Amino acid sequence: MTDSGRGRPTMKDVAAEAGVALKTVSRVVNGEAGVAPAMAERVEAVIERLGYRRNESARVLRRGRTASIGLVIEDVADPFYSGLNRAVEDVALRHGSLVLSGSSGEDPRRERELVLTFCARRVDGLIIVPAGSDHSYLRSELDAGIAAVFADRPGGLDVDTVLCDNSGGARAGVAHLVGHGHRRIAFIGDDPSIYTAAERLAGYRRALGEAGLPYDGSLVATGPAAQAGPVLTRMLSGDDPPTAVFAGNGRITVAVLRTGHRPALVGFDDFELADLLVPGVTVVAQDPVRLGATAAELLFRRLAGDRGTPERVELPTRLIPRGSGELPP
Amino acid sequence: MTDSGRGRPTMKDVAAEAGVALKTVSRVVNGEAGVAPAMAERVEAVIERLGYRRNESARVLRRGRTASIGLVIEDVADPFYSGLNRAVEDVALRHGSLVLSGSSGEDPRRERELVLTFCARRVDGLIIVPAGSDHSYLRSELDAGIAAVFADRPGGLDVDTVLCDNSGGARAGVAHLVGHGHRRIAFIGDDPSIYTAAERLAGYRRALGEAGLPYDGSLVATGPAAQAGPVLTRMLSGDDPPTAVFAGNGRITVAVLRTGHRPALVGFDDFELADLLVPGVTVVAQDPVRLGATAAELLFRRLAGDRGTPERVELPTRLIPRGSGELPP
DNA sequence: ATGAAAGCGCTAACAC
DNA sequence: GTGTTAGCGCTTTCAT
Repeated sequence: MTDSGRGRPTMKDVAAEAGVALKTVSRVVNGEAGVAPAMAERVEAVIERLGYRRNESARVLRRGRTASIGLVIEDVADPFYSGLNRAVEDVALRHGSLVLSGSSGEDPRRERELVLTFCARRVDGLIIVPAGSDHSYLRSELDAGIAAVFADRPGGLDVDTVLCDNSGGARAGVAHLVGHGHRRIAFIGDDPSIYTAAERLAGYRRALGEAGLPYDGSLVATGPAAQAGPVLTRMLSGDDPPTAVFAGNGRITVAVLRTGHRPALVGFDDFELADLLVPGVTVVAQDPVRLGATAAELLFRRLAGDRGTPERVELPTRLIPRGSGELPP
Repeated sequence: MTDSGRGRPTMKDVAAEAGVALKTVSRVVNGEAGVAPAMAERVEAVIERLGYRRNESARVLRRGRTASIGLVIEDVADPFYSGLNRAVEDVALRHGSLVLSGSSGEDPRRERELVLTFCARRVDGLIIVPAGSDHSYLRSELDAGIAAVFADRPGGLDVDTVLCDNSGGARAGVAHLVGHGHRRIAFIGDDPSIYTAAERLAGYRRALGEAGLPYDGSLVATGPAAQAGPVLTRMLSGDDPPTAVFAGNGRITVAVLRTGHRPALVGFDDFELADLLVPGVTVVAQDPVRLGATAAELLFRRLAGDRGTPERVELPTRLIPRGSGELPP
């Protein structure tokens, strides 16, 4: 070995071993033109023999671009977000970029920490599913030239944003229940401090209004999915109970199913096996893959130099009738 | 602004603006001892005002350690692997490390490419779910001081490895069916070129042997999950059809369920809602979170300097009876 | 076609 | 306590 001491061989080591200048090795490694084939071959042989691998940190330090992007989602283990993650990864791969991903756990402080960590690693851009609404901490990063895209929810900054049609989807879901004769429809959803939850609740109210049905606060419950079961049980044991339930997200839909009660049900978010339950679970489906892919494409367009005004894309949702939403009152 | 030209402010900029030496800024940024409180405060104010953020690439270049690890799994969107991913992330967070993750898609070439990309970024260590069995390309990386752990399957190198008890789990699952009176038990699994699939098939054969049942090749089918449904239908329409099925992985279990046939069924891998189907689906459960956490802990032990001989950990599986495995012949 | 020198932003080692 | 210097491994610029 010709390693200068410990650790990995460097371009310098390769150059010395091959008896050429460091710059020639650099040219070979980067596939730059202007190297005689014989020379290139000799250098490549040494690279192979020494197990040389370019030090990306040094390269980044010099060039300024890292060919990596940061992705902040709520939880990499959640099927919705892991689908989004995969889509982002695929688009990044096509653009020769790597993805750093992290879970914010719906905690704005953790989100901020992750984003700043990514920025310290000089990612070229960020895709963020905002946990909070205050993104002033991002200002200076944007000024420094980092591109950012918000996905799934709007953030507190005017940058490219990709959303799903939450209120429209909820409205369609509730209207579906109305169409099947229901007049007492419960809404069980996330805390409305979360954007998507608030939008879905708004869609619920709108559908009621359009059907000429009164809004009854005793039929509306918001909070963590863990409480959805007990809440439903309580509602059903009251007088004038609901005959149908609109569940504000996938976890709540499952929680409702676990209670064993079988009111008519439409859930926001599709999930695997929804079609295999009896009856099948009618859902309003989002498309996490398209969400991720769209956000990534938008980001790479910025990285390619697009300086147009920030875009706001809204993706449609799709009602999938499977049985549970078609039960009579 | 005192930025030296374009882009982000550097320590030099902060030092100039604060009227101190660069090293003092470095001390403040890194929380090193030996800085007068008043001085630290002044520097921090400038940092805040300029939006200074340490350049991690430069730091890495100088220090040699990146405080990041690479994770190569089959698919970040698969629930099994995304659970593993999350567990790795959590352990890494506790160790102040970041996770680079990528999907190999079961392609050895892509695995190699990902690993080498991670190495070029000088990750401190790697957790790999091997797609192939030839890991000679990793040799030089290990020699260079990068630590590696194989998870879920053994790789072609003697490094720390965390596996699940695949054959024992399959054996227990098949024995369960035998215990409920079945004598004609089909095995539908992945291609045996995949380690876990081969192990599970071995467990199946062992259980048959222990029950004194003959091995019947016409009851065994291996291949992609997409073919599991048609294969089962064919088996069931033959003469002397199986009365029970052991499904070799989660996707195949679901494929079997989708056929509408309802033989007695035990599946390898737990999945959400398995308990809500009718009958509930009896499974042999692995623990992806524990798998990921164990692999990560092993890796960080190495990074902390452990030079002991490579460990091989086998995690237990758990049979969860829910109804489908208890159906009579 | 090849090479020499400068310097990216930071930390380590050593003054003062 | 604070500052100076050297250099991590690479790309850039400019020479030859």
